[in-house]
Amino acid sequence: MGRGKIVIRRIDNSTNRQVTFSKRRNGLLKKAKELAILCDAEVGVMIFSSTGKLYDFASTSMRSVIERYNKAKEENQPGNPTSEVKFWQREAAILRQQLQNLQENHRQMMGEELSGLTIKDLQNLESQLEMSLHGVRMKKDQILMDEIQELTRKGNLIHQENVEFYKKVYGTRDVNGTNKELFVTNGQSIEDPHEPVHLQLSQPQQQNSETSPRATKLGILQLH
Amino acid sequence: MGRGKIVIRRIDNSTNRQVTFSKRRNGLLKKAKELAILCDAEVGVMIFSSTGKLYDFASTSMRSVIERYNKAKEENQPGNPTSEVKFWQREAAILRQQLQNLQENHRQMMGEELSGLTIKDLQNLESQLEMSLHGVRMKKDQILMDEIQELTRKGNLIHQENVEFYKKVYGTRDVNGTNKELFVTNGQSIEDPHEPVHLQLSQPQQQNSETSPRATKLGILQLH
DNA sequence: AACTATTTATAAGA
DNA sequence: TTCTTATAAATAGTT
Repeated sequence: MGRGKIVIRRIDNSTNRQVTFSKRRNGLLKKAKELAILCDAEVGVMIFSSTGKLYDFASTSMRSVIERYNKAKEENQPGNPTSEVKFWQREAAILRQQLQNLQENHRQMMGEELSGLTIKDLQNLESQLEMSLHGVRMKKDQILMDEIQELTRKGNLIHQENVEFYKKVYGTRDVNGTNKELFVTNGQSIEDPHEPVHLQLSQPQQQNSETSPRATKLGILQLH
Repeated sequence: MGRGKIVIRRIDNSTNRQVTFSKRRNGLLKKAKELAILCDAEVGVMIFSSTGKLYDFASTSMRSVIERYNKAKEENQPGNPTSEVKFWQREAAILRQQLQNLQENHRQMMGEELSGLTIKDLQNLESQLEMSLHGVRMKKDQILMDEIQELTRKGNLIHQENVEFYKKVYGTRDVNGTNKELFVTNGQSIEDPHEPVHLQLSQPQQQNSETSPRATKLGILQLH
């Protein structure tokens, strides 16, 4: 359709190629439009010139066309953005639900929002809190007792050293006798270096030591 | 370009429309091919017939064309699937982090996984649990006391009715005297019908009523 | 950008 | 559907 017939191969002349591109591009887009209107079809055309410029037409919207194309191809090709979006949307919904459940439960464990609960719920919650409290106190006491034990061990060690020093300074005479005041070490008065100190907390789970009403440390939650 | 000129509007005749679609579709695809070859362009065409069937052409591959299109659009338009995927991935990561924080905290409040905590942490946790427990017991007692009050109210009401019946049966003589045993109503012995019963729990927040060690009801969490 | 000779696409008919 | 063909439309080469 022109002054002369042409063969379909890359046009060598750059200017010529540019001009032909311009003409035929418009022709293609026009025909795409016409097809969509005449035949009630959904059409999408994307054209990149050799210089990288984009020209496009979509009878509805390119997003719609591409989505329909991906759905039609159905091949869950890795990199099908639509199915990926769906996947992540589902993932977010699941996580949001889990978070909500856990938050509600957490608030109840903090003693908040107890309105919807029955007596039975509250009883369960109460015994759970009692158990938790018991566990926390046990753990705390464990740590304290471990510390005491460690300090006692060190104290005994230091005391033992002092005994050695004492022996070196005064010889071996009368260790447990006259100079008892020297054995006050590390703040503890130790009667017999060979019998380590043993401490025991009386009913540690019943103690009521600290009541600072601050909340426990919690990771930053930005909820929305 | 045919036996007669046509206007570009939807072809009403279904058969005609189908035929025209077939012809023009082939024409469009052919021209797309020619444009790509002649002008060294990257071209993609997607056509959906009114019956939903897909016809397409891509000079390289449709995937490549679509990706290049999305990249070229770059404008973060809502509907750019790539950026959408990114958005939802970020969203899921945030939610996962929140969930993890809350879960860790929840486990600690359940008295589990206390290993990483310092004495200070444990003290805070302990006082928090004490406060929660206090709140839960208050709420529980509130409900129980409300119930008792309601029952008392009803009891008084029924007793009052009995007084009326008594009057109707025996007249108005000697109400507080001889027939006192008749005033045992609803399991309660009431001395004076004009002075309603009042009950009060002694130090309800200190009581230690139930200790069923079951966990509180919690929404189902499917973590993965 | 126009122009226009010619090719190509396709509407209508078979 | 497919083929035919008259004619509209597109466009290659020119100005």
